[in-house]
Amino acid sequence: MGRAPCCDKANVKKGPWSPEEDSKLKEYIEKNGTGGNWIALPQKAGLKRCGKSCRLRWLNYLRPHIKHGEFSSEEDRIICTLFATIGSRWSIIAGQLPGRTDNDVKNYWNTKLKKKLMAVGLVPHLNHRHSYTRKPSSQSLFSSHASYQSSNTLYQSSVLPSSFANSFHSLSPLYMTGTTPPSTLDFASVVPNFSNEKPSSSSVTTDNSLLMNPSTYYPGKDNILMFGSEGSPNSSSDGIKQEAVIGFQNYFAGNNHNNEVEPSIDDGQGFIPTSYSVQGSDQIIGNNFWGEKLNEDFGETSLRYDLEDVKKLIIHSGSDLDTPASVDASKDGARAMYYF
DNA sequence: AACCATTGCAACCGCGAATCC
DNA sequence: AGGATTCGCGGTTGCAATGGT
Repeated sequence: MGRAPCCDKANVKKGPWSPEEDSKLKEYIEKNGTGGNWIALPQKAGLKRCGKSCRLRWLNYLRPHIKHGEFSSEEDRIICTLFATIGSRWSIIAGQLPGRTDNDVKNYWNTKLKKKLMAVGLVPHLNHRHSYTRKPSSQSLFSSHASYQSSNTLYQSSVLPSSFANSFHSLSPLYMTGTTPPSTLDFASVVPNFSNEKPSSSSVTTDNSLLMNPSTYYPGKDNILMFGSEGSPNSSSDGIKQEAVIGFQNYFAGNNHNNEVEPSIDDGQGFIPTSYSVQGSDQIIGNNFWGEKLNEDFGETSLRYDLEDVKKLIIHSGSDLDTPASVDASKDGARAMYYF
């Protein structure tokens, strides 16, 4: 037996909403609320519409404080970052953008943002405007270690490939206490095939494409999800909510002239200079350097979330790890890190 | 001016999850 | 407990507007 229809299809209007219908719906909801039952609402409001249609119209268009129009570069960055991290969870992404709806974000991504990123080689080109691959529902947000190889393979061809491969790779959680920042040895302990060796001077090259390939140095270490990163107001003992930082690591290569580094990043059509000052952790070898830093020029960023939100997100996504729930948020200075 | 292709976005559909009874 | 109902989400479609030839 098939599923029962949500409404009498023969007696409901479809297609664009008229201003009269809009005002009827708006007026009814403002006066009575939704009553927690969208299916019954259209009849009560005197509308010949399906309940689902009413809900959509209200949520995407009529409800107060809906923001339409151009997306800001900050919004772009948030969308890119979250899409890279969690994939096409539009409602979660829209939740980070006040006034934006999931439909809006989804449309914006599909019609504009994706093209922008394709133009700079951050997402693969797709033939049809409406084609994009849905992440299999069986795939957890934190997928298994087996995804690793594909992560690295994809990394060969662009700057943020595994991120935009629409998967969120996790290795094993590493818990650390204390205040020492994670060292490369920490990475080595959780990342298979990790290499923390500096490039030897004989391998120093002016070929940026080699330096740009992070898998040369840190295979598999693309992104980090860090709970309670150092320097963030994460101590729960002072009443401030513990935060999580989701960030992308990117690797730069460039020329070093008296520590005035001119880094560049491959946009697929050549190297574009970016503004970046050499950091203490960067390695300067001859006239070249390699380092790691969020590249805000290219949509990479860190986002701060309430720890509980991230936990919910992880758990909701069917994580195959049981550890996120056991993150010790009450422990002063406790940290948990995921590499993916 | 006419035709066709592309774009942008509102709206629809189907499914899994959540909730109700 | 479990079937029915409803909600919410993500993917897709339809269509008007716009651009190009």
